[in-house]
Amino acid sequence: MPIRKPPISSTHAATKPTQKTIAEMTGLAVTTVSRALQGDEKIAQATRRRVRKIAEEIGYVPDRAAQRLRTGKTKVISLILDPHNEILGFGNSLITGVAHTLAGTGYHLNVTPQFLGGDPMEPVEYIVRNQLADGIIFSRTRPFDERVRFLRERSFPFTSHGRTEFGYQHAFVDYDNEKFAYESVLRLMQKGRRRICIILPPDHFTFYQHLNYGYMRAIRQEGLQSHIPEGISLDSGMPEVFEWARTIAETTDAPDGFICPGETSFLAIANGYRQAGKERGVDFDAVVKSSSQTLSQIDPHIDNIGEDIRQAGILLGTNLLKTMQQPDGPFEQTIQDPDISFPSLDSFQN
Amino acid sequence: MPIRKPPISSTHAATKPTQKTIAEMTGLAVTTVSRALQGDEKIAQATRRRVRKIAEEIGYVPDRAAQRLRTGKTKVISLILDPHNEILGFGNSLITGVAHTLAGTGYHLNVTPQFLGGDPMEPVEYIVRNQLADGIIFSRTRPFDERVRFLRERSFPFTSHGRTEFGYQHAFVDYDNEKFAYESVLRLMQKGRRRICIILPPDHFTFYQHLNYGYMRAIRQEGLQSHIPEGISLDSGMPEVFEWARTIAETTDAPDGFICPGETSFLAIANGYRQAGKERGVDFDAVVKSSSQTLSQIDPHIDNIGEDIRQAGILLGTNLLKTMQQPDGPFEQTIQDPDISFPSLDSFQN
DNA sequence: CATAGAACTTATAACGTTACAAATATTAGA
DNA sequence: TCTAATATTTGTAACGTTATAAGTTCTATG
Repeated sequence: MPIRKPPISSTHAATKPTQKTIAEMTGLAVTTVSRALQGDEKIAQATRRRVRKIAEEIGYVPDRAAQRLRTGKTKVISLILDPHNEILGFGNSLITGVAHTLAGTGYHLNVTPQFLGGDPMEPVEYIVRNQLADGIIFSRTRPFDERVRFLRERSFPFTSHGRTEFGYQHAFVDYDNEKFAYESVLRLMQKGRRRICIILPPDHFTFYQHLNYGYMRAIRQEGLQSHIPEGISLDSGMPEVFEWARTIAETTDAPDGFICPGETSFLAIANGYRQAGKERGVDFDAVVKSSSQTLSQIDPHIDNIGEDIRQAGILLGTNLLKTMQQPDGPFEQTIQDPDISFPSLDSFQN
Repeated sequence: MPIRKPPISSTHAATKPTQKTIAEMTGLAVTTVSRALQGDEKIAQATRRRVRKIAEEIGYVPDRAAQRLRTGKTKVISLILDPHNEILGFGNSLITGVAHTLAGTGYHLNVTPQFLGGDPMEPVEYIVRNQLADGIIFSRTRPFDERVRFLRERSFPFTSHGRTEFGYQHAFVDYDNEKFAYESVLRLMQKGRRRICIILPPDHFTFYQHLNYGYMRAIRQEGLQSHIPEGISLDSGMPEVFEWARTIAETTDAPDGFICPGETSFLAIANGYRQAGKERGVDFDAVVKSSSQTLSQIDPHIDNIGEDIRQAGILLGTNLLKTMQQPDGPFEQTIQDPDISFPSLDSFQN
């Protein structure tokens, strides 16, 4: 009677293969297998190939928990995402960019939510405390950002989206908001607008400063009057902005040009003005900062100045990896130029 | 000369405290400490308290890598988020809901990005392969969803947002899209609309079926003619929808009512019609499905039917936890009712 | 006072990996 | 052929935790 072998191609595979499995199959020691998989030059080329081949065949996947326990490295990069970032694919573009950089490096990307209205320190402390990652990327940076201080004190690698005004250095990627605001004013002037209003972020963010500087520089240079709404910011809810716009639209010196560094503000304002009987392209124009061309494509009156968020993600990833590789090296700092000729949609694909 | 003690409040804390540290401080064995921390009844109440107190004091945090290596449990729930979900805080609401459920359970939430145009199986396989989580939540479910099959075959706990049409059961949370579509038609009719058009998702999603059924049921019942645009779906890019709307607006039998189960479609259509000189509230009306009241608040002509995404997150989390606790128990299945009186914004806070 | 049982604590081993030091095999040179 | 150097492989221990089984101490009872 023939001996019946247990089924091989079972999806209920007996046990997950480990380095030990490979060691037994090859007759090598576990240590050798480990080093072969790491590509250690001290292991014979032939052995390395053999081990890798078998590992591939049996579907070996290193146990991350064990690796982490032994090395202390999580091989994870945490991207902290703020809900304010979520409109029209900001989050996804950023993720895509970072993931693109991380692909093939052995690092996993882990997105950590930052809750609406939550303390920005919370996710950072949580990650550091529980050793959830080897490096952190966060956005919405403040001039004296607590997270920067906290991470620097612990020599925890990070890269921020946005600068700080600390005396010391750290890796960051930022968009040239100063230039964006400056250029926006000029563009609106070219369209004959003179009462140009800018929607600014809450003033505790660094990019508030930059937008403000750029705006004011252009306003003064051109001899205009500044219009900065009080009580309204980029983070205001759309209904709030809508109400404000509707009200102001009916005043005699209502703004006829808007600089919107965010898409939602524009939508709210456009609706508010419209409610008051004012049409875009006729009674007012706007420049919108966006990571996609979407809005400008569905409305010819929208003037879009691009911020390449995917590229920002790539840069954030790159800068962070460099920082982690050479903890004592220089900090990578990159400033993105506002782009008028926006990259084609294809480049947004994964 | 007084002896100078080393600074205590140093952030460069010597070494991370472990159970061993606590064991040494209390004179107990590591095993006892471990079990005390787990709240094992076999450990004297007094001991448990003492251990917990010291753990607290020295800021002990269990090493997740070690726990995971030993127990095989990651204590992580993975939420796979699709970029199509991203408009106006869908993702954040879902995350908030799941996080709310998970708080205090010892489970961490890990958001995994699903790349635009990427294979839906990829993140699932990745998570299972690398043992990145103990349970998975995903959305955009299909009638015969590969992910469902894959996870079921491996008895990997999951809950889907959306139903399948498999013969076997699994945990899910779904929105009653059939009812939404049906009700939407009736509402538009009440406003005197007769040429009612619905924007459907790509037909490989389950909720395509439900929306279609609900829509057709109402259309037939009321003796209307159906308008389902070809080549246009909920996932079409806004510019594409815009162009379509602009074109169709100029035809003689242009739709005068739109059912938009997504906000972007509405924005694109409204702009397209407007470009053709047609005004909402006058020449057409629309019902939008949204997880926030935002759009309806900035435009009185928008009729909003709510989908409580945060609640969906809570339910998804709850159902998943139940599934994990009793692998052989019944599968939790929940269907959310379309809500007209939408929860106040406060409930969206973290 | 002995003893069974309860109450509580502990030693040992293991999860899968890798750093380190040590051992063995191979090769080149004398 | 022997030796020294080089190339390659291996054994041991450890990362921090927990399951198991085995201990110890205490208490109540006859």
